[in-house]
Amino acid sequence: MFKRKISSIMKKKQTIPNISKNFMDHNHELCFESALKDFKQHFIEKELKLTPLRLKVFQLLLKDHRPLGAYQILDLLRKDGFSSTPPIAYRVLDFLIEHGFVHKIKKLNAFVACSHPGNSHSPTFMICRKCEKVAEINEKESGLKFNRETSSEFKIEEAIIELIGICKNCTKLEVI
Amino acid sequence: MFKRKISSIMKKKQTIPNISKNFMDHNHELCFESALKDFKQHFIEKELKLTPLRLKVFQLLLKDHRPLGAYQILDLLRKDGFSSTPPIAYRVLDFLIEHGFVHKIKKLNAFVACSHPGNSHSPTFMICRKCEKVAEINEKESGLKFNRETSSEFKIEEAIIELIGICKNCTKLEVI
DNA sequence: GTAGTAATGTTATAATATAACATTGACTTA
DNA sequence: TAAGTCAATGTTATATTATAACATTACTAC
Repeated sequence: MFKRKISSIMKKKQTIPNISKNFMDHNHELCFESALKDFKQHFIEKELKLTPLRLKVFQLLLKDHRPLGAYQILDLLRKDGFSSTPPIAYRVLDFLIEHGFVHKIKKLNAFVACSHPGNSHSPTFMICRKCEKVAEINEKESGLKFNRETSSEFKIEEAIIELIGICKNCTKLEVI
Repeated sequence: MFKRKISSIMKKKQTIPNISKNFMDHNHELCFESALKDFKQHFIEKELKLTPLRLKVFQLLLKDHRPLGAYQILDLLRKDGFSSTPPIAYRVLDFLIEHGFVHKIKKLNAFVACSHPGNSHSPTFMICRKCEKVAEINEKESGLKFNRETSSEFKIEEAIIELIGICKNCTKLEVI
């Protein structure tokens, strides 16, 4: 009983809620490396081919939780010596999206690295209009639920949910 | 008590739930005229200028609950003798969106007439991938709610919610 | 090594959207 | 009524986002 309490306190201390992590200062190097490791692991598990281009694009998207447009990605690819005509970017993005490594943010016509790769999910995005970062939250975290009536009227196969607003961090900065 | 029961039954009989109305057979002429009347009334109340172009575009969008792309609208305008270069459509659409008469469906890069004009709301759309019709539902109807935690982490200013799937009507047709 | 295939490269163009400036027309006000 | 103003519409050009179609490369399997 005592043990339990302690562990619960520890948990609270150590965890930045996943919901807001992307918006707050955090050890991004760790975050980056961990995501990259996950990414590679999924390629192995699913027997996909991890090419330099696919790796590069994913790394670009992992950089700072900000979505990148296809043409921004192309510019960055060019700088790194990759070929950089539109189909290059769109094809790699299509592949990464298809396998759940990347999502498209419709509001921005831009792309982000997935935070929960492997889960086939219907993610919700929070888009901060100030710092332009994006956080992905899953159904449980968002508390988003459709009621029964709706479900019986309409069979949902895919949900696009994008919340635009201001993140906690930018709110704090605004007050100062 | 008895009265209550009857009225509840009557209500059920007479009402096609608003959620699905757009997908089902319904008296669309009535639906169209009623929406148009509402539209005009709002122009009067808000002292907006109802020009032929604005009226025409709204009528086009009201036609059958199917979203129209900007360039489809331009084609239809051309047929009706209106000028039809892109800015014409986009400007009118911007105006109608700004005043809550029209919404943009991001999934389709297309536009629909608003079903609840006047309410400033954050609508949810159901998009049938089969018949391509769209229904708009409000927060109450969708039962969509965000949990507290999320709200404290992120101040939501705008929500894009688009559900893609199959409507009841198309499901019925599929079974047959 | 060659046939097959997935990935990438290349050229061209489609689809969606906006910037910038010109014209019109209705209303105002002197 | 003439001049001024302003919102709406018209026009030209171009930006931004995305895809089609075909060529080449490079790895795999036989």
